[in-house]
Formats: sequence, structure tokens, C-alpha cells
Amino acid sequence: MPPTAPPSLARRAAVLKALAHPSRLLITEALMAGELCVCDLRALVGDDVSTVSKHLSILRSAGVLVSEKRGLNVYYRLSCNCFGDFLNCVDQVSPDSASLPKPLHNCC
Amino acid sequence: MPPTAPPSLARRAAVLKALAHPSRLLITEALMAGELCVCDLRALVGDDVSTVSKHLSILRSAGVLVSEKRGLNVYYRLSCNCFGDFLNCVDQVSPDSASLPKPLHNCC
DNA sequence: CCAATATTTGGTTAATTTGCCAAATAGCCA
DNA sequence: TGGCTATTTGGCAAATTAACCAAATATTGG
Repeated sequence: MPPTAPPSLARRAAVLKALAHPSRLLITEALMAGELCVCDLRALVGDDVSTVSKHLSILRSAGVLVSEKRGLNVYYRLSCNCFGDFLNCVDQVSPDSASLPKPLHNCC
Repeated sequence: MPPTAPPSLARRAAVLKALAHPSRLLITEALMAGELCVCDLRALVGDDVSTVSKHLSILRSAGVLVSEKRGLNVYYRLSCNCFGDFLNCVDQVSPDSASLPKPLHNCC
């Protein structure tokens, strides 16, 4: 077997699932500019702190984010800096294939 | 407003949600090699045909896949060819940050 | 040590998602 | 036309997810 095990379907899906929520994606996009503490992210998202904390927990256990406690605050940042390209691909997906005249070759 | 509206959070999240399921991701990966009909995909996934059809419907309405009917069969293919790079980013996310000794700089 | 602040965890309820079955729809050919 | 095959749709029960409140935990400073 290879030194790095082939990425399993479940593992890839878990990462995508972590990102597939508006609040969690908003958090991830915000962290592309640099680390933020939970209180910053709470203000950004607007939900209850406990809700935001659970979103962060999901992103962290999926490996998307890493955290570091400094004083009273916990700072979160992206574990990878490839999310820009990642989102570029997401954005290349057409707004809604059902609404397009031609079903094929929507983009790229 | 720009000719291409800025990609909304909800729109991006919807695309990711469509991909964030093991069966749907398996389908998407399989289609990277070229189009397949529903019966091929049913055999690949192993679920009931109606279940596979619903997965395909979700992927199509998210804009990830496009379909074309030829004869009795419906063929599905990717709307974009950027998914290879896309999955590379997903795979760069560490297996589980919680299991790593150091919380920072997991990858990239 | 005690109080104050920041974050996480537990628990509950509502909403969404999943996957199966059965039935409907569509295209092909005898 | 009638039957056959492929796919989609409707409906339902089980499982999962989301968001809130309350309570627990951790850290700093007086």
C-alpha cells in the first residue's frame, strides 16, 4: 500500500459535507483572509455562539480548519490554502443546468 | 451589476451539498472518465435505481451533471472538467486534524 | 480564591435527507 | 398497437442535521 492511503470516498465526502453549509462556507471564505477568533466568527455568521462553535467543530474534525487557543480566545484558520482554486471550480458549475437552453457543455 | 453575478453563498453551498454524499461523489468520480448511462451508474452504486435516479437529479439540478437521452437510455456527464483539481484540494485536507500532534499547518 | 469573559458541551425539538417500494412516463420494436 | 426496457416520480418511515437554551469548562485579572 502507498505511504499515503488512497483517499476514500467517505473521507472526501466528509470534507465536502463539512463545507456544504452556508454558514460553514461563509466561515471558510472569511478565513481565507487570515485567522479569526470565535467571537469574530459569531459576529460574522450571526447565529448563537453555541451554533457557531458546533459549525467550527465540524469543520475542524473534517480537517478543514485548525484551532489554537490564546488567552481567552480560540483562533481558527484554514488548514490548507487551496480553497481559492477549489471555489473557482465550484463557481464554474453553471447556475442551473435545468434553466439553460442547451444541456451540454455548460462551462469550461 | 456584473455580467456574471457574484457567486452567492447559497449557490456555492448547494453545489457542495450535491457532491457531499458518498454515492454522488462516486458517480461524479466515475464520470470523470466519460459519460455513463443510468444503468451503468446503478450497477456502480449498487442502490435501487430510483435512489440512483434521485441522486442524479440532485447533481443535475445543482449544475454538476448534464444529461442527454439517447434511445431508451439517459446518459450523464460532468458539466465541468475541473473536478480533478477540485478533488486534489479536498485530498489536501488532512485526514483528521484532531489526530495530528501539531494543530497548525497540516498541509500545503 | 472569586468574578468575569470566551468557548464548548449536553439536550431537545423541528426540519431535512435518505432509500426503498410502487406506480407513472418515455422510447423502441415486433 | 401492445409489450418490453429504461428512467423518473410520488409517497412514506428511518436516520441525520440544525439551531436554540442552559449548563459546564477554561483562562485571566483583581
